[in-house]
Amino acid sequence: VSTSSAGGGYHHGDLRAACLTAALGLLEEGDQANVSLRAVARRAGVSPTAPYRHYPDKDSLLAALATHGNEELRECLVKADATATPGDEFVVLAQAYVAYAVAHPALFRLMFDHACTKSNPETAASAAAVTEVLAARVSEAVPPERRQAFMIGCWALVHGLGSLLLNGKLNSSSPDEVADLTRTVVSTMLGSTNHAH
Amino acid sequence: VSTSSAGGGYHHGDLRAACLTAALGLLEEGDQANVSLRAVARRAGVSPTAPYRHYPDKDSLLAALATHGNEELRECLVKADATATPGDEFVVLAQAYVAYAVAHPALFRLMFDHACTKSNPETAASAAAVTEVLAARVSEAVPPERRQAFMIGCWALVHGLGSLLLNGKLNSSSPDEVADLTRTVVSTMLGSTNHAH
DNA sequence: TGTACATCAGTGAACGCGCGTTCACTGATGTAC
DNA sequence: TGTACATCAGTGAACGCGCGTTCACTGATGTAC
Repeated sequence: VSTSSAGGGYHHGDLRAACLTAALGLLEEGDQANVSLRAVARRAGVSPTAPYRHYPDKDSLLAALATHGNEELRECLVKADATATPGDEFVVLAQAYVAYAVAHPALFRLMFDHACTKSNPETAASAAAVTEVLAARVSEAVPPERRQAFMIGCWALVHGLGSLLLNGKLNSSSPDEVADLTRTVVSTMLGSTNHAH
Repeated sequence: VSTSSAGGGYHHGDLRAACLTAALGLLEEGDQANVSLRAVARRAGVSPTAPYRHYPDKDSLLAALATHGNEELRECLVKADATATPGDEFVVLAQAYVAYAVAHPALFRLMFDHACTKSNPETAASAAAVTEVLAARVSEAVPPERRQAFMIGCWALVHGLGSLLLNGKLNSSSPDEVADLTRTVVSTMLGSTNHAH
């Protein structure tokens, strides 16, 4: 029962990873409805039923996709966090979060919307790991009694900003505009005092 | 070319409205994938193609659904706004917005996610009318140079809070818990000074 | 080093499904005279 | 008041589609001896 999906050169290469790649491509090109097991197989150059050797059903593939997205988003946040300068942390984290949402709209929706996301434990764990990056900074900056509310508020703010942007509810097209808007909005909402201490 | 959909008693009643009602029911019971023209017709007790007498295609039905939701949400906001006491406005508006999202998850997603929402002018107008309720309060409370950022921030905050809640990312089940959480989070994020003047 | 065999990744035909949409129709309503 | 007719809401058969999933299979890989 090996769970390794990397490396290899099986029969026809690493089909498990190829399915993920194919599904990500379909997701970036359209929406979630664009991702069918048959389309994934087609794009991976394989028969319609080959993916069943690696995923028990369609929801498993989607869950794997969401897990991948959560891990990628977490990495973005960690990287951004590492480059933050004092006083900058929340803006930088927010920019990373929003940038990811805008760059991968369909995947972002899948990560947060889809039912399989909640039922799959691995996916749920990867989702929890995302918020921990933010929670760590909040713990540093906010006194214990306000931590929970502040944490949820920050998350809601960036999540909402990302959602509104990727659904075209705000006028910001380029990544730079998105980053500027995020900085302005987050600064305004958090105030100059940053709610710290 | 009468656009009236109310009143009546046609051949078999007001099928236009019946389709909307049926579609809303399907939406509340499941997700957007649950709404097919055929299912709508079935639930309205009518042949599979009867809805085509009232909607040129499926997207038109969905757009009408989204328009309905936007109008309903706007009414909730206006009503909440009218009951607000001084200093309370943003919390009360936020509670109304979040409560609507949580009460109508699938419709809320449709209103903000779906592509037909943007291409249909009537739907787009009804969506714009929603934010105007919030914008009016922001204009009263915030100096001009911070209005836009504050407006977007508030919207993102409540939209994000609603999204996270309806996707089960936060632990709040009952309407009361949702209202309390919303109050706490919004108060924390806006601070005690309310950013006014 | 060479043969026999188990494993299991990938195949391809087939299933039943519900979908959106078209088309020619039917039959009730309401108007013109 | 009564008949002829236009309108048009609703019908039902039919289309072609892609889907998720099953099943018995095939054929390459890798191990045991």
